[in-house]
Amino acid sequence: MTKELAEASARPSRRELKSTRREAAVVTALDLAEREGVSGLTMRRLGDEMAVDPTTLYRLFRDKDELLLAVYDHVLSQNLAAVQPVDGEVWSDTLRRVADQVWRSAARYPAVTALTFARTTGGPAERRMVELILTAFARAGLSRAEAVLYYRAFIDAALSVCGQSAVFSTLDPEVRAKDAAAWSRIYAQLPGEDYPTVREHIEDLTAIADRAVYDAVVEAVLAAAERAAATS
Amino acid sequence: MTKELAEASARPSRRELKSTRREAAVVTALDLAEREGVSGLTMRRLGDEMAVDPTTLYRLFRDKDELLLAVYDHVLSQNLAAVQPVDGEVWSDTLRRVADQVWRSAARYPAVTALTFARTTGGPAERRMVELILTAFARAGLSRAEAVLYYRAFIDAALSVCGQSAVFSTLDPEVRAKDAAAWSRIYAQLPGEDYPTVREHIEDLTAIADRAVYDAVVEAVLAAAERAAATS
DNA sequence: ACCTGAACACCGTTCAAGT
DNA sequence: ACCTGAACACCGTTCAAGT
Repeated sequence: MTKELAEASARPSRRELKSTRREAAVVTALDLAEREGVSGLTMRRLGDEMAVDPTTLYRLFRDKDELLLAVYDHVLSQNLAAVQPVDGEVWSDTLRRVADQVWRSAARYPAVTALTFARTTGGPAERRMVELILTAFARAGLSRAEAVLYYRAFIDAALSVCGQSAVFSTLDPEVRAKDAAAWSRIYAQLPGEDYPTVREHIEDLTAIADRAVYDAVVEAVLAAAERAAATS
Repeated sequence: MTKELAEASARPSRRELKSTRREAAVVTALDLAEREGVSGLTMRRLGDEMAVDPTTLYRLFRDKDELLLAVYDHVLSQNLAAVQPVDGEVWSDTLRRVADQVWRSAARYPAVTALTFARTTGGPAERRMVELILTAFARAGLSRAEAVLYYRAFIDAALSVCGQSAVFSTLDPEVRAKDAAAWSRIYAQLPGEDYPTVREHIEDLTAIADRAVYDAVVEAVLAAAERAAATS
């Protein structure tokens, strides 16, 4: 790869070379994490995967956390590309597309989502995304303080709920199965005298889809913003 | 401790002894995790703390995950005790007290919250809590499917947002400081031409409190449930 | 100038050996 | 019947030594 680059353009600078190798490490790390799970993403295995000594990676990234944030920013840039604003679109529809993309991204990259959903990168993709979402709320006709409040309610709720799903889906298979089985194994067997309401709702409790719950949360926040805009 | 117990009641059975020692391990583990952070809770250090060989803990718990769930259920039982229903209380006020308790618990036990917020224990405290919350939504006058939908929206949003805060607050201090500084260091410096909306809202963005965001999400879900009840 | 490999200080977990 | 300690197969990270 170094060779092709050198032929394509003028001799790449040291900085360009380093950033190319960083990008390669980021792509490999993302693939490794999603293929092998959260515990499969280790510096040693990433080194193996790239046919390089693990300690060489410390020349590219200060530590594993910096690598992780770089992977997260890579994912965010994909998300940003997928939600480019549409001319004349209603503000809330823009946000619905954002929420949908956050969900898709978490479903596609559960391991990296689980590792990073509570983080702030401050990177270029994240900055553009903040501007895009905040602009949508500003278009709704909210005051500055309200726009910020609902922006945060929206993005915190979306990232958190998707993060929770991602954390759950990256548990060890047996552990995940045990947790998931609690609803059919434990809750479905609870005596009606002690747990009358669970008993009455057990069919819906076991049938409901995570995506429907996520949509309900997102719509609740959008509706709250809409009402705030109407009364201000 | 074994001695006192033996004196207090008739000789405790093997099972009682084991459950007493489990409870002691759970309390020590909770204390250790919150004192030393997520990475401080290891079987070796818990063994040290209890003056017992680490491998002895494997007689009390199948593995570290089972210990963790036991600690989580211990926390849940405290939460349950703190939100006992009040006679004649409006359904939404019960849920506000639950949401407040979830927040307090996450603030008090961030490490354990970060480790368990996406889990289902199926334990006694969790079952009572499910019944309590679901009953509140049923009292709102929702259909069965709606009650379940908003029950899930409420508890998923509450646990997720508190979990996100907990994960963030258990990061290494330097890493946390770096993430937190992004708002003042990066976002406050963005040029107004490229990021006009961030620029316009930067004061509110840096000033807003996490608790206000959490309350906005909770109130949005409660209002959505209220409207659904009114139209059904 | 860059990479390697040994080493350090840890993990969770198993199991033969002790009392 | 219970506990211990050695051991296994790992981690992230540092740093002297090589090329």
